[in-house]
Amino acid sequence: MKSDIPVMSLQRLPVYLNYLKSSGGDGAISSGAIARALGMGEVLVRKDLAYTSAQGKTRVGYQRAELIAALEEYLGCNDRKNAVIIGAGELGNALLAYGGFSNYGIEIAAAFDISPEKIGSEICGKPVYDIRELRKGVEELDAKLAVLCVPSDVAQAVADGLINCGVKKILNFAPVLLRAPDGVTIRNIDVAANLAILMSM
Amino acid sequence: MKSDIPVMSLQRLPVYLNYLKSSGGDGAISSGAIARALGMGEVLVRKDLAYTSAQGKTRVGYQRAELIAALEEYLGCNDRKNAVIIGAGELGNALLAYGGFSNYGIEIAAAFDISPEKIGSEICGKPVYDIRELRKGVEELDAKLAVLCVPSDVAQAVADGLINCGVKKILNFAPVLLRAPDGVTIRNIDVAANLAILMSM
DNA sequence: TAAAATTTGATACTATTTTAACAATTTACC
DNA sequence: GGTAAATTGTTAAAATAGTATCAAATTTTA
Repeated sequence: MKSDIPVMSLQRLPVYLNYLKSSGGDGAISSGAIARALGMGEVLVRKDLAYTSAQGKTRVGYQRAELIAALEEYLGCNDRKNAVIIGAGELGNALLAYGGFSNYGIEIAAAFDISPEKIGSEICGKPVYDIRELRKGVEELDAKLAVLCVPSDVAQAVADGLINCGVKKILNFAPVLLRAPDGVTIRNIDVAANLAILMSM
Repeated sequence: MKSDIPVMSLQRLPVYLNYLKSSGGDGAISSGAIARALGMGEVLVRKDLAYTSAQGKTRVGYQRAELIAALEEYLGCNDRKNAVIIGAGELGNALLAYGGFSNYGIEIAAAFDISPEKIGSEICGKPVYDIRELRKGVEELDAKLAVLCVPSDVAQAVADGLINCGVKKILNFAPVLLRAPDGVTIRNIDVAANLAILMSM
């Protein structure tokens, strides 16, 4: 989408946003102050922020409210979009229970599962649908995002199904590398690998 | 620990390991084959693998079994170490239920929580202890890793407690930037931010 | 009013990461 | 046995990411 920004910079934007929202205060804040608080270089902060519509004022800094608005606009927090959770296991449940997605304009609209006991139920107020009705659900909800919380051995098949239904962006928690055609973006979170990496650092 | 390897390379090692373990087959595999399967450059694969003790043979490639062993050794999969989950909420439960940590030699030994209903119970066979007895638990278990699954507003305080108990490596799921002294490594996973980033890609 | 201090944004520079090129070596094949 | 093909590991180049420098601008202070 915003293909001109380096991924590294894009990944830092939510960090700035979190910091600004949590640190509170009003008025202006300088790139130097942000950099110090986050333990990074101030030029890097300015460069990252320059990708958004944020504009700093010489000798003053950035207006906090404007900066937050610029970051939220860049990250699409104002455009409401639906996401679906695939796999209503423990992890799926945790994500259905988590309220933090709305900060980014993301609404977890429903979950899909294959288990008869779960299909038709509600988890945290979100309906659980039959995965065999994925197409119908995705189309009705106009889901742009899917979060894959299924076991590794079916992850590729389920991903294929999602892609077949027109989903272009998939966040995958299964520790397998998913193949996808051009135009489909897959992002992986491997929690166990993250722990192992942390241990090796 | 292995401070000579670029973080980017370190992060790819589990990807290679996953691929090798899941793709099966025996005999040898070349860096080119790995690169093609994973959609990356073959020289990068060789360089990454060179950080481990793996050695390829000219005109043959790497012995799969040896390569897996080298990756596992580098990632410390053979050294058993205990990890603790802090916060037995939905996410904590999901991690307690997940069996994939053992692939990296990591044993989720216990959870800690503040809720009286949870304290003393077992989740997936793992005990839930009182967070006020964190020190005792961490010392008895010799926990080297902690996974922080607590709400954002208490994350820093809980992290401070962990650090105070001697924990040096923390995987943090709360969307806040934790401050920690030198010698303590913190790694963050912000699921909502990941979805937002994915949406902006 | 003028000077000093501070902060942005741009440019230049440095470091890191990735890719390309290639010599060395080993296997397969004739 | 000799030649061709394939693959590693190394060295060089390119691309990317991050840092330092600095002019311009604006606010504060004298």
